Amino acid sequence: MARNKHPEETVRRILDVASRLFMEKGYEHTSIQDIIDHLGGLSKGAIYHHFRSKEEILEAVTNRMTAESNLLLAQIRDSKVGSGSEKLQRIFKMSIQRPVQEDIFTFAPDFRNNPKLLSSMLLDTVDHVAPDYILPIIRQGMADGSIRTEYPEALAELIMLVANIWLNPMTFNSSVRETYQKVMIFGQMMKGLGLDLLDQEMVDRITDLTALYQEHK
Amino acid sequence: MARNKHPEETVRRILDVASRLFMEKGYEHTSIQDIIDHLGGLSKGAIYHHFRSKEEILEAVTNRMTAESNLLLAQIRDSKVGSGSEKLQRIFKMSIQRPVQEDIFTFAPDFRNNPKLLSSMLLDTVDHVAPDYILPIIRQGMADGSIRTEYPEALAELIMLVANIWLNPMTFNSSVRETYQKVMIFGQMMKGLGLDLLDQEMVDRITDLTALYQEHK
DNA sequence: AAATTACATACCGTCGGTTGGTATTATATA
DNA sequence: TATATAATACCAACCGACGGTATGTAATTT
Repeated sequence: MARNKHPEETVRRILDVASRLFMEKGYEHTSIQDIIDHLGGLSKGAIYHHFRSKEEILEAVTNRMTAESNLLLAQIRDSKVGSGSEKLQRIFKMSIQRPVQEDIFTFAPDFRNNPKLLSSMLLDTVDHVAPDYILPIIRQGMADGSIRTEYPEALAELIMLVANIWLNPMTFNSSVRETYQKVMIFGQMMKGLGLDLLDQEMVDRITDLTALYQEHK
Repeated sequence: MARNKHPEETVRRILDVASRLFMEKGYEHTSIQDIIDHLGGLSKGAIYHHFRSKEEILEAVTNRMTAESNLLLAQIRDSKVGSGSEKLQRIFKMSIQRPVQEDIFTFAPDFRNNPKLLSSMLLDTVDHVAPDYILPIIRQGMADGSIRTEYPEALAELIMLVANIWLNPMTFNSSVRETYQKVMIFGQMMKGLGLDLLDQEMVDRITDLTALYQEHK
């Protein structure tokens, strides 16, 4: 195959294929050869020219997955309008409304067979999402009086773990009924922590999303 | 090496070595050859005589790790004395007090480098611990009036995920201060869900445990 | 004595990754 | 603008280590 004048196109193709396969078959059950076979004529040398290792491919895949979400998170965090607790609510609304979710759902991954992907999302939530995006908002809420807590770091972590991992229907492949229950319990939990975030619109939306996910399986 | 008249001894030795290596180096970075090398004279054929695959070894390792804990959980669940919420409190006291915890801590694993182990503990919590041990207790609590909820399944899952995974200092390698924060937030969360489980004794104990874990690192 | 068990040894295909090369493109220079 | 040079994008052949298997054998059980 002739060399490509636009190598970023090749990188994109590799990541497209890798994403799909990692989701479908799991990271550990996807070989480099699998990726090559689905790329149509590209060689192993080409892949290792663009990526240092299989792990680096996974990193790029997850980075691309979370990049858009992180952009929106940063926007809300840095916005000048709204109290801390209002911003938190905006985040949850966004996370279940933005269309990219539906794209991801068409992959219909299942983290039960994907320990590596599960753990990398978990660690990303704990290491970056919570401290970089949620914590500043909680601190802002403490300053403006809309959030009251003595332990903002732990609160940020707990909220995002529950919302990003436990509530995510992909993670544990929950049914509509199970996800509905989870959302309601999440709402109660947040209320118990002094944050009244959930409204009916959000509950409905999550139920819809879960049904969509089930269809695509 | 001559064949052993007591093969269960060999199985135990394999599991001992595998446990240690899986904890120390991670499942994926431990090869069968590694296990053989640390067994002193045993061959690959021997291992594959007792286990069908590397995965099956991991399964046996985690089963052995959780077996003792599950026994105690079943005891509390089936006990005739105490309300549902009292039993829940007993479970948390137990989980941070029983000596086996300290044994595990001397291994000082780090789930950050062990996605497979992390995910298998996570799934075990969701698939077995929550539905088989916690849910019956919550149902009992609903019957005796000590627990009020509309979504017992989701509540059981959330409680155990937070307590077993998030609070576990191994999982995210938390410092004493971080763990303390987490315990306090956990207590608030439970209170918010209508369950007043935490007392000062438990907070102190967890702080001690975390310090112990840090020393052994 | 026959069958089963508990191993050892040698081997297999596949894996992630490397090496050395080549054609193409971008860049520097005159 | 033409040309030399350097950098890039890729290919093909190869490597050691991996998880797992086939076959054999001596000890034990039945």
